[in-house]
Amino acid sequence: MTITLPTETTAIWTRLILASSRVQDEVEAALKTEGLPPLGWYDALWEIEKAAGGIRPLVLQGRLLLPQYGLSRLIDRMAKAGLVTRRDCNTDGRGQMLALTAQGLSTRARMWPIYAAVLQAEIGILPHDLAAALVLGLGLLAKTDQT
Amino acid sequence: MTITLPTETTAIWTRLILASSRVQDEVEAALKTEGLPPLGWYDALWEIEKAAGGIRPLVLQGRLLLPQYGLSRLIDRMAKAGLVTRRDCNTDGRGQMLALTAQGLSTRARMWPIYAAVLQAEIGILPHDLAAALVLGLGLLAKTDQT
DNA sequence: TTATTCTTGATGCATATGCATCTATATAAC
DNA sequence: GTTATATAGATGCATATGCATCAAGAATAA
Repeated sequence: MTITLPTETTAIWTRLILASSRVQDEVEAALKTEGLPPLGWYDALWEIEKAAGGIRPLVLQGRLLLPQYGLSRLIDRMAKAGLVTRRDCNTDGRGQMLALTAQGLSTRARMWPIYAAVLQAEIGILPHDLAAALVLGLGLLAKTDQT
Repeated sequence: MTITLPTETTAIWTRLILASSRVQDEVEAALKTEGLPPLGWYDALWEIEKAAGGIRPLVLQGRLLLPQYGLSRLIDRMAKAGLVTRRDCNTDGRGQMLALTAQGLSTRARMWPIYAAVLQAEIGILPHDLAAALVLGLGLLAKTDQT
Protein backbone atom coordinates (compact mmCIF):
# COMPACT_ATOMS: atom_id res chain seq x y z
CA MET A 1 0.00 0.00 0.00
CA THR A 2 1.81 3.08 -1.22
CA ILE A 3 0.02 6.22 -0.22
CA THR A 4 0.38 9.07 -2.65
CA LEU A 5 0.02 12.56 -1.32
CA PRO A 6 -1.24 15.46 -3.46
CA THR A 7 1.73 17.28 -4.98
CA GLU A 8 0.55 20.47 -3.35
CA THR A 9 0.68 18.93 0.10
CA THR A 10 4.24 17.71 -0.23
CA ALA A 11 5.28 20.98 -1.83
CA ILE A 12 3.92 22.90 1.13
CA TRP A 13 5.59 20.53 3.56
CA THR A 14 9.06 20.66 2.04
CA ARG A 15 8.95 24.39 1.66
CA LEU A 16 7.59 24.91 5.12
CA ILE A 17 10.55 23.04 6.58
CA LEU A 18 13.05 24.66 4.28
CA ALA A 19 11.71 28.16 4.84
CA SER A 20 11.52 27.96 8.59
CA SER A 21 14.89 26.35 9.06
CA ARG A 22 16.50 28.71 6.60
CA VAL A 23 15.20 31.86 8.23
CA GLN A 24 15.95 30.49 11.67
CA ASP A 25 19.49 29.66 10.63
CA GLU A 26 19.95 33.16 9.27
CA VAL A 27 18.81 34.67 12.54
CA GLU A 28 21.06 32.38 14.57
CA ALA A 29 24.01 33.14 12.36
CA ALA A 30 23.46 36.89 12.60
CA LEU A 31 23.19 36.75 16.39
CA LYS A 32 26.28 34.62 16.69
CA THR A 33 28.21 36.99 14.46
CA GLU A 34 27.35 39.81 16.86
CA GLY A 35 28.41 37.72 19.83
CA LEU A 36 24.83 37.59 21.11
CA PRO A 37 22.94 34.65 22.66
CA PRO A 38 20.90 32.27 20.50
CA LEU A 39 17.37 32.91 19.30
CA GLY A 40 15.76 30.77 21.98
CA TRP A 41 16.99 33.17 24.62
CA TYR A 42 15.32 36.10 22.93
CA ASP A 43 11.79 34.82 23.32
CA ALA A 44 12.36 33.94 26.94
CA LEU A 45 13.95 37.30 27.72
CA TRP A 46 11.19 39.11 25.94
CA GLU A 47 8.40 37.29 27.75
CA ILE A 48 10.06 37.95 31.07
CA GLU A 49 10.54 41.59 30.17
CA LYS A 50 6.91 42.01 29.14
CA ALA A 51 5.70 40.47 32.39
CA ALA A 52 6.90 43.50 34.25
CA GLY A 53 6.18 42.23 37.75
CA GLY A 54 8.01 38.97 37.30
CA ILE A 55 6.78 35.74 35.81
CA ARG A 56 6.70 32.15 36.97
CA PRO A 57 8.42 29.43 34.96
CA LEU A 58 5.11 27.63 34.79
CA VAL A 59 3.49 30.55 32.99
CA LEU A 60 6.50 31.16 30.82
CA GLN A 61 6.42 27.56 29.73
CA GLY A 62 2.93 28.05 28.36
CA ARG A 63 4.19 30.85 26.12
CA LEU A 64 7.36 29.20 24.94
CA LEU A 65 7.81 26.13 22.83
CA LEU A 66 9.74 24.23 25.48
CA PRO A 67 9.29 21.21 27.74
CA GLN A 68 9.48 21.79 31.48
CA TYR A 69 13.01 20.54 31.88
CA GLY A 70 14.11 22.49 28.84
CA LEU A 71 12.89 25.72 30.35
CA SER A 72 14.43 24.87 33.70
CA ARG A 73 17.79 24.52 32.05
CA LEU A 74 17.38 27.56 29.83
CA ILE A 75 16.77 29.60 32.97
CA ASP A 76 19.87 28.02 34.52
CA ARG A 77 21.96 29.20 31.62
CA MET A 78 20.46 32.66 31.45
CA ALA A 79 20.87 33.06 35.21
CA LYS A 80 24.47 31.91 35.05
CA ALA A 81 25.03 34.45 32.28
CA GLY A 82 23.64 37.12 34.59
CA LEU A 83 20.59 37.95 32.50
CA VAL A 84 17.85 36.61 34.75
CA THR A 85 17.22 36.32 38.48
CA ARG A 86 15.23 33.63 40.25
CA ARG A 87 13.46 34.76 43.41
CA ASP A 88 11.27 32.57 45.56
CA CYS A 89 7.61 32.98 44.82
CA ASN A 90 5.80 34.31 47.85
CA THR A 91 2.42 32.84 47.02
CA ASP A 92 3.66 29.32 46.27
CA GLY A 93 6.59 27.79 48.06
CA ARG A 94 7.34 25.49 45.16
CA GLY A 95 7.51 28.26 42.61
CA GLN A 96 9.80 31.05 41.52
CA MET A 97 9.54 34.53 40.16
CA LEU A 98 11.78 35.35 37.24
CA ALA A 99 12.95 38.82 36.37
CA LEU A 100 15.52 40.35 34.07
CA THR A 101 18.66 41.97 35.35
CA ALA A 102 19.84 45.22 33.83
CA GLN A 103 22.14 43.15 31.69
CA GLY A 104 19.22 40.98 30.65
CA LEU A 105 17.31 44.04 29.55
CA SER A 106 20.18 45.44 27.57
CA THR A 107 21.04 42.12 25.98
CA ARG A 108 17.45 41.68 24.84
CA ALA A 109 17.52 45.21 23.47
CA ARG A 110 20.74 44.58 21.59
CA MET A 111 19.39 41.36 20.10
CA TRP A 112 16.29 42.89 18.65
CA PRO A 113 17.72 45.03 15.84
CA ILE A 114 19.78 42.10 14.61
CA TYR A 115 16.82 39.78 14.80
CA ALA A 116 14.44 42.27 13.19
CA ALA A 117 16.81 43.06 10.37
CA VAL A 118 16.96 39.42 9.33
CA LEU A 119 13.19 39.03 9.50
CA GLN A 120 12.72 42.16 7.46
CA ALA A 121 15.22 41.01 4.87
CA GLU A 122 13.88 37.48 4.66
CA ILE A 123 10.16 37.94 5.15
CA GLY A 124 9.44 41.62 4.68
CA ILE A 125 10.17 41.36 0.99
CA LEU A 126 7.07 39.35 0.13
CA PRO A 127 4.44 41.07 -2.02
CA HIS A 128 1.53 42.12 0.11
CA ASP A 129 -1.06 39.73 -1.28
CA LEU A 130 1.19 36.72 -0.78
CA ALA A 131 2.04 37.89 2.71
CA ALA A 132 -1.63 38.16 3.59
CA ALA A 133 -2.25 34.67 2.27
CA LEU A 134 0.69 33.34 4.27
CA VAL A 135 -0.69 34.81 7.47
CA LEU A 136 -3.98 33.06 6.83
CA GLY A 137 -2.61 29.76 5.63
CA LEU A 138 0.13 29.45 8.23
CA GLY A 139 -2.40 30.44 10.86
CA LEU A 140 -4.47 27.43 9.93
CA LEU A 141 -1.44 25.14 10.00
CA ALA A 142 -0.29 26.56 13.32
CA LYS A 143 -3.75 25.95 14.72
CA THR A 144 -3.30 28.90 16.97
CA ASP A 145 -5.67 31.75 17.58
CA GLN A 146 -2.91 34.18 18.28
CA THR A 147 -3.15 37.63 16.81
CA MET B 1 16.67 52.77 18.49
CA THR B 2 13.67 50.48 18.58
CA ILE B 3 12.98 48.94 15.25
CA THR B 4 9.35 48.19 14.55
CA LEU B 5 8.55 45.45 12.11
CA PRO B 6 5.37 45.43 10.03
CA THR B 7 2.69 43.41 11.83
CA GLU B 8 2.41 41.17 8.82
CA THR B 9 6.07 40.26 8.96
CA THR B 10 6.00 39.22 12.58
CA ALA B 11 2.71 37.40 12.07
CA ILE B 12 4.26 35.36 9.28
CA TRP B 13 7.34 34.67 11.35
CA THR B 14 5.55 33.45 14.46
CA ARG B 15 3.15 31.32 12.48
CA LEU B 16 5.91 29.93 10.32
CA ILE B 17 7.73 28.70 13.40
CA LEU B 18 4.60 27.48 15.11
CA ALA B 19 3.28 25.71 12.04
CA SER B 20 6.50 23.96 11.14
CA SER B 21 7.32 22.85 14.65
CA ARG B 22 3.78 21.75 15.28
CA VAL B 23 3.52 19.60 12.17
CA GLN B 24 6.99 18.24 12.74
CA ASP B 25 6.13 17.34 16.31
CA GLU B 26 2.99 15.57 15.13
CA VAL B 27 4.99 13.51 12.69
CA GLU B 28 7.62 12.65 15.28
CA ALA B 29 4.98 11.68 17.80
CA ALA B 30 3.15 9.46 15.31
CA LEU B 31 6.36 7.70 14.31
CA LYS B 32 7.38 7.18 17.91
CA THR B 33 3.96 5.78 18.73
CA GLU B 34 4.48 3.18 16.02
CA GLY B 35 7.92 2.34 17.31
CA LEU B 36 9.54 3.74 14.19
CA PRO B 37 12.71 5.85 13.84
CA PRO B 38 12.55 9.66 13.91
CA LEU B 39 11.71 11.84 10.94
CA GLY B 40 15.32 12.69 10.15
CA TRP B 41 15.98 9.08 9.32
CA TYR B 42 13.19 9.02 6.77
CA ASP B 43 14.71 11.58 4.47
CA ALA B 44 18.09 9.91 4.62
CA LEU B 45 16.63 6.45 3.96
CA TRP B 46 14.54 7.78 1.12
CA GLU B 47 17.43 9.53 -0.58
CA ILE B 48 19.56 6.43 -0.30
CA GLU B 49 16.73 4.31 -1.64
CA LYS B 50 16.15 6.60 -4.61
CA ALA B 51 19.85 6.52 -5.48
CA ALA B 52 19.52 2.92 -6.51
CA GLY B 53 23.19 2.26 -7.20
CA GLY B 54 24.37 3.57 -3.85
CA ILE B 55 25.16 7.11 -2.86
CA ARG B 56 28.10 8.84 -1.27
CA PRO B 57 27.74 10.70 2.00
CA LEU B 58 29.07 13.79 0.28
CA VAL B 59 26.20 13.77 -2.19
CA LEU B 60 23.65 12.87 0.43
CA GLN B 61 24.77 15.80 2.49
CA GLY B 62 23.86 18.15 -0.31
CA ARG B 63 20.30 16.86 -0.28
CA LEU B 64 19.80 16.78 3.43
CA LEU B 65 19.72 19.63 5.90
CA LEU B 66 22.67 18.36 7.89
CA PRO B 67 26.27 19.33 8.63
CA GLN B 68 28.98 16.88 7.64
CA TYR B 69 29.51 15.50 11.13
CA GLY B 70 25.77 15.25 11.67
CA LEU B 71 25.39 13.06 8.63
CA SER B 72 28.41 10.98 9.59
CA ARG B 73 26.77 10.21 12.91
CA LEU B 74 23.32 9.67 11.45
CA ILE B 75 24.83 7.04 9.20
CA ASP B 76 26.55 5.51 12.23
CA ARG B 77 23.21 5.12 13.96
CA MET B 78 21.36 3.82 10.93
CA ALA B 79 24.15 1.35 10.24
CA LYS B 80 24.16 0.17 13.84
CA ALA B 81 20.39 -0.29 13.56
CA GLY B 82 21.00 -2.46 10.51
CA LEU B 83 19.25 -0.18 8.02
CA VAL B 84 22.23 1.00 6.00
CA THR B 85 25.51 -0.46 4.82
CA ARG B 86 28.76 1.42 4.23
CA ARG B 87 30.94 -0.02 1.50
CA ASP B 88 34.24 1.45 0.39
CA CYS B 89 33.93 3.59 -2.66
CA ASN B 90 35.95 2.11 -5.49
CA THR B 91 36.56 5.35 -7.32
CA ASP B 92 37.71 7.32 -4.29
CA GLY B 93 39.60 5.74 -1.46
CA ARG B 94 38.41 8.36 0.98
CA GLY B 95 34.77 7.86 0.22
CA GLN B 96 32.00 5.38 0.85
CA MET B 97 28.97 4.02 -0.89
CA LEU B 98 25.81 3.82 1.14
CA ALA B 99 23.00 1.43 0.45
CA LEU B 100 19.88 0.25 2.24
CA THR B 101 19.61 -3.20 3.70
CA ALA B 102 16.38 -5.12 3.27
CA GLN B 103 15.47 -3.96 6.72
CA GLY B 104 16.24 -0.39 5.72
CA LEU B 105 13.90 -0.70 2.76
CA SER B 106 11.09 -2.13 4.80
CA THR B 107 11.52 0.37 7.60
CA ARG B 108 11.33 3.25 5.16
CA ALA B 109 8.23 1.68 3.65
CA ARG B 110 6.59 1.29 7.03
CA MET B 111 7.35 4.88 7.95
CA TRP B 112 5.75 6.40 4.91
CA PRO B 113 2.06 5.74 5.58
CA ILE B 114 2.41 7.13 9.10
CA TYR B 115 4.26 10.16 7.86
CA ALA B 116 1.90 10.73 4.96
CA ALA B 117 -1.20 10.40 7.10
CA VAL B 118 -0.03 13.20 9.37
CA LEU B 119 0.85 15.44 6.45
CA GLN B 120 -2.51 14.79 4.88
CA ALA B 121 -4.34 15.52 8.10
CA GLU B 122 -2.36 18.63 8.92
CA ILE B 123 -1.70 20.15 5.53
CA GLY B 124 -4.05 18.45 3.10
CA ILE B 125 -7.02 20.16 4.67
CA LEU B 126 -6.18 23.63 3.38
CA PRO B 127 -8.53 25.15 0.82
CA HIS B 128 -6.99 24.98 -2.60
CA ASP B 129 -6.44 28.68 -3.12
CA LEU B 130 -4.65 29.08 0.18
CA ALA B 131 -2.57 26.01 -0.53
CA ALA B 132 -1.49 27.43 -3.87
CA ALA B 133 -0.54 30.69 -2.22
CA LEU B 134 1.45 28.85 0.42
CA VAL B 135 3.42 26.98 -2.21
CA LEU B 136 4.31 30.28 -3.83
CA GLY B 137 4.99 32.23 -0.68
CA LEU B 138 6.92 29.54 1.13
CA GLY B 139 8.87 28.92 -2.05
CA LEU B 140 10.06 32.51 -1.95
CA LEU B 141 11.00 32.24 1.72
CA ALA B 142 12.75 28.93 1.16
CA LYS B 143 14.72 30.52 -1.65
CA THR B 144 14.86 27.21 -3.34
CA ASP B 145 14.11 26.39 -6.92
CA GLN B 146 12.91 22.93 -6.11
CA THR B 147 9.78 21.69 -7.79
C1' DT C 1 59.26 11.69 -8.37
C1' DT C 2 58.25 14.41 -3.90
C1' DA C 3 56.27 18.14 -1.36
C1' DT C 4 51.96 21.03 -0.88
C1' DT C 5 47.33 21.61 -0.65
C1' DC C 6 42.48 20.14 -0.87
C1' DT C 7 38.75 16.93 0.08
C1' DT C 8 36.27 13.09 2.47
C1' DG C 9 34.76 11.39 6.40
C1' DA C 10 35.59 10.44 11.59
C1' DT C 11 36.12 11.86 16.35
C1' DG C 12 37.37 14.20 21.19
C1' DC C 13 35.39 17.32 23.91
C1' DA C 14 31.98 20.56 25.53
C1' DT C 15 27.28 21.59 25.57
C1' DA C 16 22.29 20.60 24.81
C1' DT C 17 18.23 17.56 24.82
C1' DG C 18 14.92 13.72 26.09
C1' DC C 19 13.28 10.76 29.45
C1' DA C 20 12.38 9.33 33.83
C1' DT C 21 12.50 10.37 38.38
C1' DC C 22 13.20 13.05 42.60
C1' DT C 23 12.27 16.70 46.19
C1' DA C 24 9.42 20.00 48.16
C1' DT C 25 5.27 22.15 48.57
C1' DA C 26 0.30 22.44 47.89
C1' DT C 27 -4.33 20.61 47.73
C1' DA C 28 -7.91 17.16 48.78
C1' DA C 29 -9.86 13.34 51.36
C1' DC C 30 -10.63 11.48 55.47
C1' DG D 1 -5.32 17.18 62.63
C1' DT D 2 -3.25 12.83 59.18
C1' DT D 3 -2.72 10.71 54.95
C1' DA D 4 -3.06 10.47 49.87
C1' DT D 5 -2.54 12.77 45.65
C1' DA D 6 -1.23 16.46 42.52
C1' DT D 7 1.85 20.18 40.99
C1' DA D 8 6.38 23.13 40.47
C1' DG D 9 10.68 22.75 39.37
C1' DA D 10 15.42 20.19 39.41
C1' DT D 11 18.45 16.51 38.05
C1' DG D 12 20.97 11.80 36.79
C1' DC D 13 21.74 9.42 32.92
C1' DA D 14 21.75 8.35 28.05
C1' DT D 15 21.86 10.29 23.67
C1' DA D 16 22.45 14.08 20.26
C1' DT D 17 24.66 18.27 18.54
C1' DG D 18 28.29 21.90 17.55
C1' DC D 19 32.91 22.95 17.05
C1' DA D 20 37.41 22.07 16.12
C1' DT D 21 40.55 18.98 14.55
C1' DC D 22 42.45 14.77 12.71
C1' DA D 23 43.84 10.99 9.45
C1' DA D 24 43.85 9.20 4.96
C1' DG D 25 43.53 9.65 0.36
C1' DA D 26 43.33 12.69 -3.99
C1' DA D 27 44.80 16.46 -6.76
C1' DT D 28 48.14 19.86 -7.93
C1' DA D 29 52.83 21.85 -8.25
C1' DA D 30 57.51 21.59 -8.45
